[in-house]
Amino acid sequence: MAIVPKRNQYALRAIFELAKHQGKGPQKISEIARAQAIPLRFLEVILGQLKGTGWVESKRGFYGGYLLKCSPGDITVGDVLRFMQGNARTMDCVACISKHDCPFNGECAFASMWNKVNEAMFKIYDETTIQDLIDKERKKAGASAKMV
Amino acid sequence: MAIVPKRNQYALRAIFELAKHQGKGPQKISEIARAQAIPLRFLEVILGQLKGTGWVESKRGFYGGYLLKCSPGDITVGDVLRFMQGNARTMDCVACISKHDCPFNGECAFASMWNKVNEAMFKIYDETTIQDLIDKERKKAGASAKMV
DNA sequence: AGTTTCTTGACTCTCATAGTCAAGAAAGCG
DNA sequence: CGCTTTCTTGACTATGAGAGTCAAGAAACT
Repeated sequence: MAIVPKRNQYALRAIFELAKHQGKGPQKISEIARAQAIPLRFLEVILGQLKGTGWVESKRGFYGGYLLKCSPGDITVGDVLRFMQGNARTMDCVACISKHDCPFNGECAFASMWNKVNEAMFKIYDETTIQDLIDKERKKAGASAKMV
Repeated sequence: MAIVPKRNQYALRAIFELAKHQGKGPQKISEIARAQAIPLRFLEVILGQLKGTGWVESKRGFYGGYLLKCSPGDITVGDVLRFMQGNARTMDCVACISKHDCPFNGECAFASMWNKVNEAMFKIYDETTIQDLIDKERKKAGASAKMV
């Protein structure tokens, strides 16, 4: 249960990767795909969607690729997931379990619990910026560097 | 995202319904299905699985049906969801996003966030007993009764 | 002109979830 | 006992979303 679709995970990873590369010019799709273990063709689709957010910019040609336009501290995981969600064909996640999924139209005994769960999840998502994730990775890398 | 499968929702509703009926003898599958808007044939399957938990008992024959064997205060939503999860063929929810789903084997920057989310969800699930849900419904029913 | 890259959108594949069905066994009733 | 009602079992089908693929074309740079 509570599965985050791969597409959404990939979107997060792609932005994460772009964030780490920020300041070094455009990064090719193929590079991102390799670094984050994302199927290339699938990533093309996802990055195309992400352009709609304005967080991301593309450049064609030899030195082309993708760029992150804004600061990693300004994008939260929640932002990305919400966008990807709105982008999916099924809008059945208004309240984790949607009202139109509930035969009692949200009036059932479970509704408030599902809402609480959804809120708890997004509290975490909204508290976590892409920058936080980078910091976390740096710390881990530092820890294992000690052992070398 | 973060969708709880119908099967799991149905299992919760079925137990909830049995809990409300406790003390009034066995309750027929067809009754439960009607009361909770669950497809009859599908509910048969789910109740069959739930028998494996010991929370639920069945009686055949004319006055047959299903019974809740234990107190609604002793079963949490978390218990039910965990059972239904283990029952599914795909065990890809060890940490919301499973390690074997993560190309970095759980060592990626996202791992701790997924874990936090999973914990936050189950904190709520584990805090909520079936009895709590009944109480919640009673309160709601009381509130609307005032208007009549 | 010629690479190299992104762009677009349609296309296929796969599989979990959802839901169905039918024949049979237990339990009680008359 | 014979009849009805109910659960029981397990195999079966359907559907849709998610995952992934592909190819022809357009921009950008050398």
